[in-house]
Amino acid sequence: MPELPEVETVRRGLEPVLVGNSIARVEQRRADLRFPLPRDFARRLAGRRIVSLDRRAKYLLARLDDGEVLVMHLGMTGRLSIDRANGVKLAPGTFVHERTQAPAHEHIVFHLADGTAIRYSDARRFGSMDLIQADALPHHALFKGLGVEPLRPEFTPAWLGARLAGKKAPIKAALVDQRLIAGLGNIYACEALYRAKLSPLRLAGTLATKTGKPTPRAEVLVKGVQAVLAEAIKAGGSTLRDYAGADGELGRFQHRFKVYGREGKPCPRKGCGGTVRRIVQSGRSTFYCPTCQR
DNA sequence: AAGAACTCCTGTTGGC
DNA sequence: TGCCAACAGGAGTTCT
Repeated sequence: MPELPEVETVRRGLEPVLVGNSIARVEQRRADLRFPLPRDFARRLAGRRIVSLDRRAKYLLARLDDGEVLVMHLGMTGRLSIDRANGVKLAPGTFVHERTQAPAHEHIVFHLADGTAIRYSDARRFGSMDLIQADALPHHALFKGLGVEPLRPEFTPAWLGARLAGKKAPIKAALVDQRLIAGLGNIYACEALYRAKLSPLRLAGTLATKTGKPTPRAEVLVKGVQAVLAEAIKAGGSTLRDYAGADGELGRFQHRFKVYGREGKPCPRKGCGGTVRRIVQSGRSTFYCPTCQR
């Protein structure tokens, strides 16, 4: 499911509900997601107050008042939704009871002190959660190898050029490599390359000189990545099938895809006249226009 | 060492 | 309508 814009949209939806609130109780319905959940997961979370909710790459980081961080990754189909009617008194005489029958893929429920529930469901179970000491986070295996945040000022043509110099992998593969750029996935990599008029097949090293100086094309690509991510966040992400924001609202950016999922359709670029093509790179679909992307 | 293939898992879709 | 293969937003592990 979620690439950077979707995770950021979920973060923004959850932040006002979580931060300052406390976790009263956690329902944990299985021992693992993609990986085993940490030992005593529910017990360690009970009673903790959430200090902040951040995002790094495609991870959500809930900092807790005991110095631990709840690290969450949504994988492909992970979804966090806010249930405001969870066992809360709505009006005098009304009371909504907790569900007795859990939906098939709802694996974890965080019951907050104010009665709200945050429900985690994940059909494919490629998501993960862990509890990590805050001061150990930067050295943790999940984080120490992560690349630059593409919406931070550190992501510049110079930075990109230095990292791509000499690379033989296709630029598409480099863009989705989390060790280089943290948070880009298949959709936005395709869309960014389209904006930059760059072929996904082009070798990454051709965007820099041997010494790592960025070429003008690298500059355009940085702009393309930044623009597509910023616009997608503004549109609340992209919904293909599973994704929804924390409040349940669907993304809108899928209506603005230029190439992703548009095989056989005409290239939307004025005067191009090409046809969008689908190829497979490293086992993933890549969509691009062979006429204007060189 | 880098790059690509394989793997985890379930649900949906499209072709016959 | 049914059946089956292909494919899906990720990424760690294993190959070459």
